[in-house]
Amino acid sequence: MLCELLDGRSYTNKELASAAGVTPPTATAHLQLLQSAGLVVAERRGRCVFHRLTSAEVAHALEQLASIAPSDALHQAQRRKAGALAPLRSCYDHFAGPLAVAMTDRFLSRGMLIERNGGFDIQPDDVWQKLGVELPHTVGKQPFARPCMDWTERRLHISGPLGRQLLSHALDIGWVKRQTVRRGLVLTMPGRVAFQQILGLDTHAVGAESAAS
Amino acid sequence: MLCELLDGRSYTNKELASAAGVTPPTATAHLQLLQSAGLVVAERRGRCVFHRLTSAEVAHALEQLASIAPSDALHQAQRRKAGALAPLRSCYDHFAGPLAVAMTDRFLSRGMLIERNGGFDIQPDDVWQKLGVELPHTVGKQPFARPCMDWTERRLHISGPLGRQLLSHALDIGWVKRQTVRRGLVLTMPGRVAFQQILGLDTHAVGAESAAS
DNA sequence: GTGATCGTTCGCTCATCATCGAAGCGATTG
DNA sequence: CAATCGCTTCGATGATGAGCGAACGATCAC
Repeated sequence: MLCELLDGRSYTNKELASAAGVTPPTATAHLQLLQSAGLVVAERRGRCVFHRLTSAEVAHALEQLASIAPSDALHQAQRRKAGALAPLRSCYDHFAGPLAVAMTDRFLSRGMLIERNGGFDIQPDDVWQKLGVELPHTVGKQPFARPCMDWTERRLHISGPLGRQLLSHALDIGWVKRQTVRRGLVLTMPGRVAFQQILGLDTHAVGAESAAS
Repeated sequence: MLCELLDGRSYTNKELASAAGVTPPTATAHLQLLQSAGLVVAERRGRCVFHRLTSAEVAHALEQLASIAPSDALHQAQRRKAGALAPLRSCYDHFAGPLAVAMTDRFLSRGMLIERNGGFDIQPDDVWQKLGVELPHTVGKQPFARPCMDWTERRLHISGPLGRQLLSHALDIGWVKRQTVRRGLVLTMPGRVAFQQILGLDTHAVGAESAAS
């Protein structure tokens, strides 16, 4: 269930039950456990109850666990999934995978972001607006952009409010679409053009309907 | 048991059994589980068997879990411990806590380390030798210095081979000593002098035999 | 060799908890 | 209002596995 929720979206009891291969009552019991442990939060909308991870910290901890988990038969299915969605995916609420790393590198080399003691300082630039990012008016206590270690790439990419804005804008405007496979994203043609024009990113290897097993 | 092992040291079956409040047979069974899960490794020396965490990755994942764990009664004891050892401690095999963060800042501001894409590039400097650090002769694939997020400070400090060398040298030369309380380190007078002279660090608030509960 | 210490194996017990079917509740649809 | 759908509660069951004491093997001290 937690792996299912790692994409940052909300799922209903029924969806999580079928994902875990159990009946709804069992899923209810388990989700109550997760909720009392503070790992997930539930939100009632109509007759449906949507569950999602509490915070990016929880997602991060899960990723850490996944990175040290042995590859026994139980996790084989999850691993296969993870392999299939390698090139471009979402990590909780922001981009992950090679494209996310490439974007981050580009921001850094252009001076739009500056690395400082494990955080990112954002610099004003009109490119941000093109990417749908609204710069913070006030300098809050929470960092606007935070680094997130990608455990397949072993490189940093952007999480925090900035990462959230980048992904949600890309989804809104249709640059990327959610794949049916969990956590997978597929780059659309407008998205390819946009990333090429705005950032000069070569997206030839990203988001193609992968045939790799 | 895992919390006990977080200081990077090896512990015997008996020690871990008493730390967990169970009998040796139970500890044996549990440690075999942890071993088959790849979390710990066992090493036989004489009639004793020493258990330690498999890697820094495991330690890191545990820290991540601790950072999202709710503070219910079960973990109260651990929390109290964590509170007591705040100023200076070890994280698996390297320094942690405010002093570690201050050291890292000093290395960065002096240009001895350069932050780059989530890693640290080390620069030649004769100060390294004074700190007991042997610079790597070949540029290996594994980064020599890696950042480690301290979940109490929420700042980066140094792990990896560099962090390991810094701590082991400081222990060897008597700059710091292991506290009886787990993971705690206490700064000795020579250590104070050394950090002041070599790095200009003010250590007035660090390592004093804390009276805080 | 003898005794002490440490760890493991064995067999057993007991509590816990995951799981399910059936029934109940609330919301939506017609 | 009636029917449907989704989620939860309830009660019962069954299996898992944590835990212990006792016995055994291995190592060290004298």
